[in-house]
Amino acid sequence: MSEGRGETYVDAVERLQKLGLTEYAARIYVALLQLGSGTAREIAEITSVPRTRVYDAVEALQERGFVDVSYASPKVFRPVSRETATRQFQLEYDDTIDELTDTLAALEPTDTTHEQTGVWTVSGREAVADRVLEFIGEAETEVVYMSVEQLLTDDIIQGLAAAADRDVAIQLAGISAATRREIEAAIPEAETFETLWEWSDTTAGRLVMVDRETILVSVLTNEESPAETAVWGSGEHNSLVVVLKAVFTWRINHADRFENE
Amino acid sequence: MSEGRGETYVDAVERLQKLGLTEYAARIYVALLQLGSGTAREIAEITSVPRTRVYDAVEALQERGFVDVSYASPKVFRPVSRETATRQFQLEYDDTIDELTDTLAALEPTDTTHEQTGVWTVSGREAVADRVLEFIGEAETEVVYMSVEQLLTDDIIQGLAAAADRDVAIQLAGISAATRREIEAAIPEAETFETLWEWSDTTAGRLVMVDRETILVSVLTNEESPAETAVWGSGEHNSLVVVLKAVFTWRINHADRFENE
DNA sequence: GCGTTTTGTGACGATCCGAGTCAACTACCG
DNA sequence: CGGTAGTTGACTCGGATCGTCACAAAACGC
Repeated sequence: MSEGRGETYVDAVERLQKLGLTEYAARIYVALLQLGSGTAREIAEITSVPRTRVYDAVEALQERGFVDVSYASPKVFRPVSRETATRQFQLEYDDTIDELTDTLAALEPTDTTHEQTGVWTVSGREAVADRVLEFIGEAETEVVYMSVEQLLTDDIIQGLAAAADRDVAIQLAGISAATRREIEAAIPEAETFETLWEWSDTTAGRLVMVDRETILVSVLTNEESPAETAVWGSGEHNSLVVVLKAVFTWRINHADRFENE
Repeated sequence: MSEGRGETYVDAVERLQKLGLTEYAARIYVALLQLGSGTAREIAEITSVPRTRVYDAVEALQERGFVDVSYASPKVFRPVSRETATRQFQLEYDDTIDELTDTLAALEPTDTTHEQTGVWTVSGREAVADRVLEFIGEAETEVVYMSVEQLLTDDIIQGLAAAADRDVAIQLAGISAATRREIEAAIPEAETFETLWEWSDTTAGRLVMVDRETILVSVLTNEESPAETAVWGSGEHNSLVVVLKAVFTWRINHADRFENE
């Protein structure tokens, strides 16, 4: 007999652990769902949790409201319904996140302007996208965006569209003729370029300039798992901005642009 | 100088820890929110995290997308906005809870009928209320509910009202004349009794009987923090049900009932 | 320049918690 | 009375986090 308890069993256990249950507790709860109810010995056999530890684990589950206990001899354990369990977690985390929002908001606010001197590094596709959206959201006059298509996600397009509605000039580069059509539908005001320049496909990421005073450049690092790493800077005299703006601006002025029909 | 960093600081740190950050990481992120940005030394002074450990902790934060780093000397760290951080958590937990719902649903379903032999124990006000609602939700012909008023919460009333709509007979006891009015408004079909008997106020909890085959009794244990503990049983021949049904039924038949006007 | 301070990195022991094992105590049954 | 099963508590182990230190590299003051 292999250890195999089926994909779903393992998945369920892992997810329950992510939500804060211990491994034993998670294994036992899932096993109980399948059993309907069971004694310590039955549980131990199925979950291969040491029988003598079933009691502690189940006690923890009971305290969190996931298991009922029948004080017979032997004790019998019964799980609450799946719906109850998930609702439990839902409530729990909604609460803590709400609390967190409140307490963080109550902290002394710092001025949000990033007239920073340094060059900042962000890693992780999500984190980079966040930063890009943040910048686009604060744009007042102009956004220049160039990236491989794979990074031109829906939320970016949405952000750009919102900016366009605020009368921010949008300049998009690196777009293939195919997707250009779609973009023009979503953001008719946008001006699209084929590409500002050819960058090596292997590490191509994005290049974003906002109001000519905030610039972000990213590459797709290829060490095993593909991740995105970006640097960004902000401010009239920020060194990264000064250097890249020069190149960037020159390119824009000399780029082949599509003519909107 | 006291260690005091203000209530909110401590609260925020605790909540971030609940959501999976280490203590160091949490302290540092909050401190950075207040600072706007800061070096390892500044952070160490404020948070009293050992300076040499700020680097590891911040690296972890960076990997999860909560902090940007400026690779100058000294390094400078910058937190993402509160909104970004909370959204991060929100997404994360919404995902895992969705996944959990799916995998739990995919598990072999067990018959939900609890024609059980044992007497089950539930502890915790929330858990008890859940069980009560579950039973009421499954009621087909009759629900008898008696409790101290403090335990007759809105969701219970709602559940009873829903049952009444399904043509389940509702019998409510232990209701003061005052709240009886409200109940009659919410559940006009309900029959209300003053009380089935006087129980000692100190430990009074609830008493629920559904379809004369599932019974739950609870007491409010008073060891320091007030908690609710209940036992329940189900099934025609369940011992708890057999015993209590006799008493219960007799009382109902002889109780002083209010006359609906 | 040159010595001092600051900054960054790595390593180390202490502590805590959960995982896993074991011995002992209790209750039931023949 | 002995055997079996149920239950509890104590113990070791391993990993993660906390807290401290030593040391090299870089920055700074004079």
